[in-house]
Amino acid sequence: MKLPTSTEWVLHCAASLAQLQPGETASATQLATYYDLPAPYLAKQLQALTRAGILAASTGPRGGFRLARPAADITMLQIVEAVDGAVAPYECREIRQQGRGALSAEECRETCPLARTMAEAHDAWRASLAAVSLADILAELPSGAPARTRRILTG
Amino acid sequence: MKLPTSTEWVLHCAASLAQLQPGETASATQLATYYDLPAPYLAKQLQALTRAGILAASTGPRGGFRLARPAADITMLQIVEAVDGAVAPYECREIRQQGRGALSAEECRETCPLARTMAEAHDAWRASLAAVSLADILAELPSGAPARTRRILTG
DNA sequence: GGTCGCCTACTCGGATACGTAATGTCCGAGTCGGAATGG
DNA sequence: CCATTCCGACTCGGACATTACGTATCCGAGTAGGCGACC
Repeated sequence: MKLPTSTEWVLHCAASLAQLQPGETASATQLATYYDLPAPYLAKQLQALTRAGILAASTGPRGGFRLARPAADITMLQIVEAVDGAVAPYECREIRQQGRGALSAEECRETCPLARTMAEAHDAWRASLAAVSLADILAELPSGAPARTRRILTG
Repeated sequence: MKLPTSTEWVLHCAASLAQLQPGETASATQLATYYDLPAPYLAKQLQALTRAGILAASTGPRGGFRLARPAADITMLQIVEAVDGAVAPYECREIRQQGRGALSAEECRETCPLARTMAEAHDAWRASLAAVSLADILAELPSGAPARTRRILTG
């Protein structure tokens, strides 16, 4: 069970974009330079966030990415699932219905306890991430951080 | 973020082994036949559980696998981490210390809020799985299940 | 008939190929800003 | 001096190699039980 490396990238990028002022944008190249990341691959991930409706993209000179809605309305879960997909890590293939000890369809009306337990754990994980928004993250940074980020990122 | 397919296999196998009586064992071949799984690969996963101290293996004729300790002392988390490894899905590589916007080591004394949030979510997931033991799973099965499992599995 | 020894068959354990998905890179389509030009 | 037109450069978007991991398989070492021979 492993999240893509790019998860950390987009989380930090989203946090940086949240520190910009309304109307300002940052290009994929600027963000890649800011964190020393491979620019083309980072752009690919930012596109995924755009498709998910988390970021908005502008083309042309002075274009780039910005948050599609207020930082308080963007949760960690939304960002993570945008890059990794929203599929549960445990996929029940109903092996209890296969082989020598196969159960009848009648006996499988109830979801098997194993799958249910795994699903509950996944729900707990999702709830924990959904409880934290980008605004909550920004609130934990030093008060001077946004100005510094804007100056270095766009400079 | 995806768990190996074999996770479902070993969970079901562990549940089946928990239904055996003390002293009884089931070989990898028997378990593979019971669930219609590729025997050699299943054996590889059962070995991982043996190394983790969850199962005990006996060689020779009439040998096989059995639980290494009572079902109440084996949690879902222990089984899952035995096959998947115990590494957290989100690995913080401290990209905030790289690139144009790198923070000084002084400013990174505190773990970054993003990594902390991801770690808390992982803790919630682990706690949810650690709260359920194999004995809890067995308690949800029909009362006649153990006898049926033993008959088909060892027969 | 009992006991000892050997042998066979079955078990797990680790080392070895294959397929798929994430990682990393590239080039093309579209668009806005700016400069040069003409009025 | 101002408006217009054209050009250029920068942006995102999707399509293409490369690498690493999970999947699947095989063969070898070790052991307990069963059979036969011997006492």
